[in-house]
Parts: sequence; structure tokens; C-alpha cells
Amino acid sequence: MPALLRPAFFARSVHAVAPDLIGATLLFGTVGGVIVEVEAYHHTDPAAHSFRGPTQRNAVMFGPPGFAYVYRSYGIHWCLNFVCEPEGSASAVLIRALAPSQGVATMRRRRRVTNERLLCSGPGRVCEALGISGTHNGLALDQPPFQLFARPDEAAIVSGPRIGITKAVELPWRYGLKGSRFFSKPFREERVANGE
DNA sequence: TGCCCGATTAACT
DNA sequence: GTTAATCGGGCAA
Repeated sequence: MPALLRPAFFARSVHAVAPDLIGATLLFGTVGGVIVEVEAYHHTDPAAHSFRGPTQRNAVMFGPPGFAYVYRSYGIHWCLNFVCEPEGSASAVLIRALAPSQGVATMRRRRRVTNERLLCSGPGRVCEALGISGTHNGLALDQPPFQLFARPDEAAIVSGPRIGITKAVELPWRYGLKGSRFFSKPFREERVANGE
């Protein structure tokens, strides 16, 4: 059994944590899968919610690492982030896609799709499949219903520009598991980003 | 208070 | 390829 991710895992730079989450397993209650796509957001980054300082919405980002920041996107969807770094630096990793592994039938029912590739391929889809909403904002990632397991082996990781933002568009802070078929969007080049 | 826009998705042409 | 849906956050007045 792979190691459970402890709070210390998140008490590092978001740029170290984000690629290390690729290949980790995220369970929420009885459902979940392998994390195959994430994006890094740091408070010095104009695209980050925390860039303009603390507000009611982003308060969790300014708290200690190892907690879930959940926000509503476009008035419709929910998006899940993991807060990183020492308290106050206000950085987080957006969970963008999973390869479904646990509770697939339940996730299919929630998402009303039969195509497994579309179950958890996008930040809004991940939250709908897992049953995550604003009520889960601020929950600890090392406590139920969350269960996070480190990836068992080395992983080939690709990187590229982030999706759906208009500021700092060029920064290659999106990471993926090389060759996965569950990306929300393909990586332009599946360039291995390990060791950077 | 009013206005603009967004870390999206699905359903279109 | 384009666009509607839908609403809270953030900022200007």
C-alpha cells in the first residue's frame, strides 16, 4: 500500500508539490482515482485568486497547507485545490483530472455519462463525480472523507501552459501524467518535465 | 448599487 | 469551430 500523504507533503513550494501529485491517488468517500492533471497557482501569480490578497472566498488559501480550497467557477461548477507551502504564502494546486479507479458506477450516476474518459476530465467534472461542493471548503486533506496516497513509483511527467486563464498565460505550470487518456485537454507536446 | 468577468462545461453549427 | 448557461467576487462610483 502506498504511503498516505501527510501535511508535510504540502508544506513545500507549489512548484514542487504540483508535479509530485501526478500519479497520486485521490479518494473522496468511496470514489476517486489517480491524479493525472494539475495546475500550480502562487500568490505572486496574476492568475491566482490569492494575487490581490485575502478575501472571504480565498481565505483558506492563506491558511496552513494540507487543506482543500473549493470555489465556484462560472456560477455553475465547483473546483478543488490543495493548499501548499507554509501558512500565509497562499498557493494551491488545482486538481484538473483523474483516471477513475474507485466507485466508477457512483461517479457515472452523478455525472450522467457513460464514457469513462469524460467522468473526471476537467476540474468541474472532478468535483461533480466526487460529490465535492462549497460545503467541503477548508477540509483537511489527511482526514476523511479525503484519502490521498503517494504515487507508488517514478512517473513520466509532462508540462505546458495552463488552461482557461487570461493572465500569465505563458507560464508552463500545468502538469500531466505522460500518455494519459484522461486529460481535460491534450498537452501540445508530451515533453517530459521531470528533474526540472 | 451596478457592472464586468471568470482556474468551465455542454450543446450547438 | 462558436456560444449560452449562470452567479458570486471584485472593483468603481
